[in-house]
Amino acid sequence: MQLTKTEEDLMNYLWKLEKAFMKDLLEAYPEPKPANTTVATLLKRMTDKGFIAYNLFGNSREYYPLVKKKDYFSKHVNGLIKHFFNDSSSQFASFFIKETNLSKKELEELRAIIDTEIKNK
Amino acid sequence: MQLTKTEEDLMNYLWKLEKAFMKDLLEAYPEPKPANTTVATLLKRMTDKGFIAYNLFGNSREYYPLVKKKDYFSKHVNGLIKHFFNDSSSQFASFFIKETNLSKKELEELRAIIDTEIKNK
DNA sequence: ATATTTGTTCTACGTTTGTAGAGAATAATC
DNA sequence: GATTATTCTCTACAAACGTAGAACAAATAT
Repeated sequence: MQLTKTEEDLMNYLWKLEKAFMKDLLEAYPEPKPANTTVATLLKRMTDKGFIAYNLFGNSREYYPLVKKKDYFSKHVNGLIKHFFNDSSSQFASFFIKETNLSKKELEELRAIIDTEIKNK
Repeated sequence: MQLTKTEEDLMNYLWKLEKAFMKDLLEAYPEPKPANTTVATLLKRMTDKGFIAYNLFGNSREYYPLVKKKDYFSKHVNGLIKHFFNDSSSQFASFFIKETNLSKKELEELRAIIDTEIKNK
């Protein structure tokens, strides 16, 4: 199952905080903050979907992510690639490099990274 | 406004065909094909959302995309980047290079592309 | 001990999405 | 001219989403 956009937002706060009580998450939101029951609902749904879990402290819960941001994100990008580029990562990568306006400096950094990767193969 | 996943699928067929009657789109689907009314509904919604338009031929319509795949996709990736990488394309790019398992050959091709890009700056 | 804060579950309601039937109009074919 | 193919609109309906009130419970502060 998938997180919705709204749930993803919340997940992002949780990833940032690593673990958090509802209060902390509410605080993380910019104004206008959603009702606390809204966040509670989202947390419940996300728990049901298996993306987060919690430890009980008294009667309230300290939530934490069950999925690493990295992994979640990878799956996302893969889906995108599958969808738009016939499942070819390199096709996507070259598209991305050409279309995104990276600066010269950024491109050079990227090349350095690629060189390292090539060496590791 | 945004296309949903199902609408995106249909959009992909349309991008591939460049222009098409409903019949052609239906044919593009793999088995089990959706009911034609389903596709009709999607086409209507996509028209309302402003992603496609059509030319009338008799009483039926030849649909065509109003958005280029490239542009649509770019917006998508940008959204993703904004969402997950604090709006930093290069941060995303390096993440992607490291996480995706590109072959040596693919990496080398990519480096060539980057070199070209750097020269053009 | 009372009031306040924090958090939980249940319920709810309008909107969007996925899917498609019914009915009607036009076009093509026999 | 009657039959068939095409497809458009209207209507529908269940599931998922976004949002939040009501009611209640435990913890904390005064």
